[in-house]
Amino acid sequence: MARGAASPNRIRDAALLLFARHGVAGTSLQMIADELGVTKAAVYHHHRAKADIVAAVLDPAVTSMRDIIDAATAITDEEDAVLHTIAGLADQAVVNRALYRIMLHDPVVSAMFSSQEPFTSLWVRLRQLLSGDDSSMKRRMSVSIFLAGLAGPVQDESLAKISDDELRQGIVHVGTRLLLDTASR
Amino acid sequence: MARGAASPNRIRDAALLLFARHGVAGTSLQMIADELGVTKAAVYHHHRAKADIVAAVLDPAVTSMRDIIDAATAITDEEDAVLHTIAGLADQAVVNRALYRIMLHDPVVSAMFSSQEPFTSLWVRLRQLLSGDDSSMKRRMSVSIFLAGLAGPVQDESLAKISDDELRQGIVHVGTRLLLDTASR
DNA sequence: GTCTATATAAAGATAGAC
DNA sequence: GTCTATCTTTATATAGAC
Repeated sequence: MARGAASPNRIRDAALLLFARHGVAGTSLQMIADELGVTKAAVYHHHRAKADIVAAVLDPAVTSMRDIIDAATAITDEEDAVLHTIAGLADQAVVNRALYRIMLHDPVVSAMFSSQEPFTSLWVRLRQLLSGDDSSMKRRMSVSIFLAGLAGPVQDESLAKISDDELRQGIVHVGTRLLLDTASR
Repeated sequence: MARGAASPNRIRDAALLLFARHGVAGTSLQMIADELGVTKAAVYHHHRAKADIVAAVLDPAVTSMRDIIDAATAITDEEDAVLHTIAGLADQAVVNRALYRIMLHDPVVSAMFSSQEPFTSLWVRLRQLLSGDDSSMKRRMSVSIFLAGLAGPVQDESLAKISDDELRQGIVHVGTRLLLDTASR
């Protein structure tokens, strides 16, 4: 790796890769610096703390999720809104596989999502959207399993080489069966 | 916490609790010792390394999963085998919520499951069982989403107080819809 | 913008007394 | 079976030279 490589963008990319592979808590600043071929101090020049790097890595996911939720909220037909949400999540999971992996699968990130704004609000809105008008326990469990399940295909080694189209279609297929098929409600 | 509390069982229980809350990498031996009211050295008397504690915590999950898989493998009717597997996973997830949470949601444990025996074999057999005779990409994705999705209800704060029965029934409901309903295959 | 060097704290792990 | 004390390594983070 060439020297002079610690731009904010490259730090974010390297951190994303390592977070996905070793988890946030299992990734040190030294590992990030080594991945870029620079020293820890060079990394600190761009981010004043590790939490800053985590936030920078997560930022695109938050933005895209807010976009999905905002667009779906504007849809009046409830089933259309659910379908749009599922499709949006599928699109984003395809584009940002590693990011979705850490977002859905890392204890540090999970703790942030369940305790810190703006993550908490996003998650609440997302669950509400996917629940539609059905607040039954069974429905809430389906939503919970679907959302957690998104981590599966972007994590399984056995599915690592799945194509973008297959990944997207698989997610939409499962989401539709779980949250839209009228026979199930 | 009383002194003299570092029996292997109590260490395992304390570690399980902390692993579920902070992740394996985010839990130090000091935290485990503090939880029990003893020193790190007392913990080391029972487990020669942190990896030993992780293995001890995971052991019941491995045992129960092997039992589920062995029993299901002995069932000749394929749909019955899938149903038995789903029901077995649901039963175990209910009884061992925290354990299933770390098993399905921790990067350290995930790395073990995808690289170390006997975890690797168990996981392969489980996926095969749930796939039945269908090796299509869509089926493999459904299996993957269902298995990862098990982490949802045992992790969501919003579902923390769900009853055992509701949890079990919800998992079986989703598993059945995803992996058994003939209309979907 | 990156470096060397360092401060400080905490990690995993061990030795040996009680 | 638990303790105090210690070792070694690594972590996050900072200071200051180039």
